[in-house]
Amino acid sequence: MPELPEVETTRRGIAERVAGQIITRLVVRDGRLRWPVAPELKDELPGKTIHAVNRRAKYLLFETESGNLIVHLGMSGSLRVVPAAQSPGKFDHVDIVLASGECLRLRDPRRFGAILWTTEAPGRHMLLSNLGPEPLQSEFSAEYLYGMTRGRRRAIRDVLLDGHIVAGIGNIYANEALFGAGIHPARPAGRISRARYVLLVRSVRATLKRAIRAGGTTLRDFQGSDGSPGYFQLRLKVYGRDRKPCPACSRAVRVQRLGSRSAFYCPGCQR
DNA sequence: ATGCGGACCTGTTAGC
DNA sequence: TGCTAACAGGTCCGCA
Repeated sequence: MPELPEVETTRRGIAERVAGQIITRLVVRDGRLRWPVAPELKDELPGKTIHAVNRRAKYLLFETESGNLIVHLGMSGSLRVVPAAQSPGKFDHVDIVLASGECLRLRDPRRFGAILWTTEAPGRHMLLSNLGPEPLQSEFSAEYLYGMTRGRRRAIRDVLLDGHIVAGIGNIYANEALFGAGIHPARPAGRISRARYVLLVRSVRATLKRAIRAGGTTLRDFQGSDGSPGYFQLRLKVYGRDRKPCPACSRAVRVQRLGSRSAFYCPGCQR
């Protein structure tokens, strides 16, 4: 579920409320996430102070004095700050209880999320070490994308989804960014010009920034750290809008199976 | 090396 | 109205 804007929305909502807080205990009601929650974490975490909440790709990094807690929300996860005494719902699998009496509560119906601990620099962790650049930073450029895709036949939509090429973009924002750049999602990445990559990089950045400003996209169940939904779904131009009019030319938006996931595009605006 | 499909798991929705 | 199948925001892994 959550792509970069939703994870960033969560980070911003949480950061001030947990920074400087001491972790008093970890409550694991169901540790069967993508990887089982390590039992040692219950002994490891108490007493540590959360100094900052950072983000890399779709990972949240809770920085402490002696390591980082890495949290991924998977497809259906959300993280909220609630009173520790509040009774948990069916899918509220883990609580990180804080000295303030509040806790960070992870809800994750599909259990594709993860909670991991690392004492090395987070960038060196297996899951993070091979990630591509952050799309909102300058390393992600038209020149970079152009260079990465020479000779590649993969669909550009799949390139944008590949976290090893660029981090944090999921299916919603890949589709939206391609619409903004006028590029067909199935177009082979190696057959896109420098000039069009300039448009694409600009569109990726604008799309992500707008989504962050709107608090992310809530299609089904995404909720921010205070339980409120995002509003970017109201601004989606093609994603989820099969057969609805294109906002630019009013031709019907189409959906096509690309790999195992849907690609939405306007047949008039995107080539 | 590249790229594709399968796997993980469960709730919601579309269709018969 | 009820059952079933398809689908969903992610991403690692193994195979061709």
